[in-house]
Amino acid sequence: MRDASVPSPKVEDYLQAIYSLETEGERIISARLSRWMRVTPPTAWATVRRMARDGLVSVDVKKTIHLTKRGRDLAEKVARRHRLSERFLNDVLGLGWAEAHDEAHHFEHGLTPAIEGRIFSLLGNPTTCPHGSPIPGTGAVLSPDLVPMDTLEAGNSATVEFISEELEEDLELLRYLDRHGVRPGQAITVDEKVQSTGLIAINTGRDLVSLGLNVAARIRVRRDPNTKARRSTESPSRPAAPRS
Amino acid sequence: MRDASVPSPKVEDYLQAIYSLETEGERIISARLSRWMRVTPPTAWATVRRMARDGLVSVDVKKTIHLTKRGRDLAEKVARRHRLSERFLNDVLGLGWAEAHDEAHHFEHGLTPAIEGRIFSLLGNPTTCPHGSPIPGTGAVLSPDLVPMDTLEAGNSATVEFISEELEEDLELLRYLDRHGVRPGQAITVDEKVQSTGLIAINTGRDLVSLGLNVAARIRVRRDPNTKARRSTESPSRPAAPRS
DNA sequence: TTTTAAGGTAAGCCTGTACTAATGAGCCCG
DNA sequence: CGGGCTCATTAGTACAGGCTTACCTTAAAA
Repeated sequence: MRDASVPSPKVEDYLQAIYSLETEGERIISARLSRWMRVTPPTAWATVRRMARDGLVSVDVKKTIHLTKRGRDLAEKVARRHRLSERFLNDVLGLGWAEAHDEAHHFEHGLTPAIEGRIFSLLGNPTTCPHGSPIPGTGAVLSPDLVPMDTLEAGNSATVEFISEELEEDLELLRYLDRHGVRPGQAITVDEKVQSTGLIAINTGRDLVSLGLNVAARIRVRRDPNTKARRSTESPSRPAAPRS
Repeated sequence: MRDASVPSPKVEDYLQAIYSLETEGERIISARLSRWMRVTPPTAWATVRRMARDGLVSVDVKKTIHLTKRGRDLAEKVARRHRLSERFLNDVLGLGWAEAHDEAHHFEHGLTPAIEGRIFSLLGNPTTCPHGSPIPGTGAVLSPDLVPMDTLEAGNSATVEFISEELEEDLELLRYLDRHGVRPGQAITVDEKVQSTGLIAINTGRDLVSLGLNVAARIRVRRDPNTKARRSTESPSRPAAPRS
């Protein structure tokens, strides 16, 4: 008989993906997970069904996947290990900001509670991962003041605070962002935004970077205080950006 | 099609067990592995067959399992990760000397080549694990000058250099050794050795410790220079001591 | 010598995690 | 309204890695 209280590594990966999407306010469907996990739709669907059977998620009539309480509790533990791993690989081992995510995917599965606790202390009880995601268990949460970068207009200034974990799956993209200084803490100014071409050009003060609006939608920034918040155009629930 | 050049975690565990047993000079049969891995004999047998199919081991007519060149190369990589993990957990995270082995069993599976390399540098290119086993790839080998502790006589002085990986499987024993300071680098003097009771009492200068001779046989020491090496009684190939 | 213990191995079954191929459902766009 | 798209879902397959049951051989012990 399977022991559903200790999810398999694969199920942990799914929990992590679902948790990330959920905290970013995205609608979670199995097709999305299949792309995230780089498996075919039937594979993702079968795994979701097993997870539902084991009481980790529920699937509503609209096919949206929701974490149960138990699923969320487990997901938080997994996310904590992952983000702590990224911090460790970045801060202590000096791994590249972009590479840390991929490496952490492997590394996190080697952490036992004892090791996790020691690393947490060694790092001085950090509250976020290098990409800005809060580490569960520290009380930190993603600030609701942050807005998606694609809601900025030309001339707006802001500070990058958070890069979606979905983008982290794309190593090339992360390297691109890293190379051009688009990372948490970086002050930026929007150079231009062109809806027709789906591009936004931002200035990091050292570099001019072009990003697709669908990518910018998954990067959150804190508006510069002297940039007026134009609430009228900030729709609180935009449709999900199309994936490239 | 499976990629046999990257063994699964299970196969890595088997390789490690085989490698350890081989180093201990033990005959390796599938029943032994089934006990080591805590699985039923048919399960171990099936795994050994897959490993033979993938060219990692060969099974001779007497059912003895041997590592192939490829199997040994892989096993050395696994052992390297394991011993490096023990060093890291002990030196950097401050995990107990005794606990490091068990925790490393999990931790090692999270190491990628990149992480392994960084940890190796971080530790200052160590050549042995905390229990004295050489780390493959560093050129270090177990010194042939070392002798099993049970070959010492009352009054002899020596320095502990190596504790067998076979003993590491016994957490309670490791804790006992740790508590009484029996670890690599520790200078000891034999207080008395009683063949009839199978016990040896050693003095660590701070503590008086009693050990079974079968345990002492798996601890290697470097004789104190001013202790004459009594070659006549040192049989180069003693029979394996019975397990307790 | 006979019995018993240890070991090897076949047969059959299960779950988890993957795949392909195919089908149906729902929606947007022209 | 009808194509074409995304998505869900079924069916069928494969392999890793577990299990039990059962049978046979060999070696040791009585």
